[in-house]
Amino acid sequence: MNEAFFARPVLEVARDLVGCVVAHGPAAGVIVETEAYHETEAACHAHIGLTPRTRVLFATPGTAYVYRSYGIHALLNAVCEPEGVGAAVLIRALEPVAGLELMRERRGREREEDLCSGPGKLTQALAIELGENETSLLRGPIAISPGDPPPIVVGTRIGITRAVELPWRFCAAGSRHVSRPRPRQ
DNA sequence: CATGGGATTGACT
DNA sequence: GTCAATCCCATGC
Repeated sequence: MNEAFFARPVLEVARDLVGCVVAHGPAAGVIVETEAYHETEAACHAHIGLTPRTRVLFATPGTAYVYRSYGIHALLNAVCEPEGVGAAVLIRALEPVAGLELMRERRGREREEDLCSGPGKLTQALAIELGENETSLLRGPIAISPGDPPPIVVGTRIGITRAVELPWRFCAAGSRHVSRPRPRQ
């Protein structure tokens, strides 16, 4: 994946990332769920402007934004749009394709659909931590590569309190690895 | 410097 | 369906 891919409008990138592959070391999965965030709407962290925390959201497209949620979970985002625009795609769920035994150890779960079916789950399964914040998704250690685009179902974003009505969630239709609640088909 | 809230998950009723 | 765990950082005094 190159920088031009991520430099486009965040809604396009969010849709196109479904079907792509995320790899970290020996563990990898196909993206089955994403959400778009943009500085112009209040649910985006960049909405408050440039702070030490949000600085990365305005950085070079293709940069990783990894932050801690609810004091416990690390969430993985891909910074989008041209440098200077605060926008990112939240990677919310994967279909595991490599390193499944490692994922089972890290997650303490056996079932395949429990390994990466949520934004906090997939970072645990891939061992992605806050130290990977601001690293490049073009060069690794976290890498995103192209895949086959599946049929997409669009819905509203999950777990937010502001701008809840925007249909900015993109899921692979019928996938068992999408997080709950599943969107209507 | 103190406080409060959050792009979640899993255990429990 | 309800609820606690737990930490980064923005905000306000």
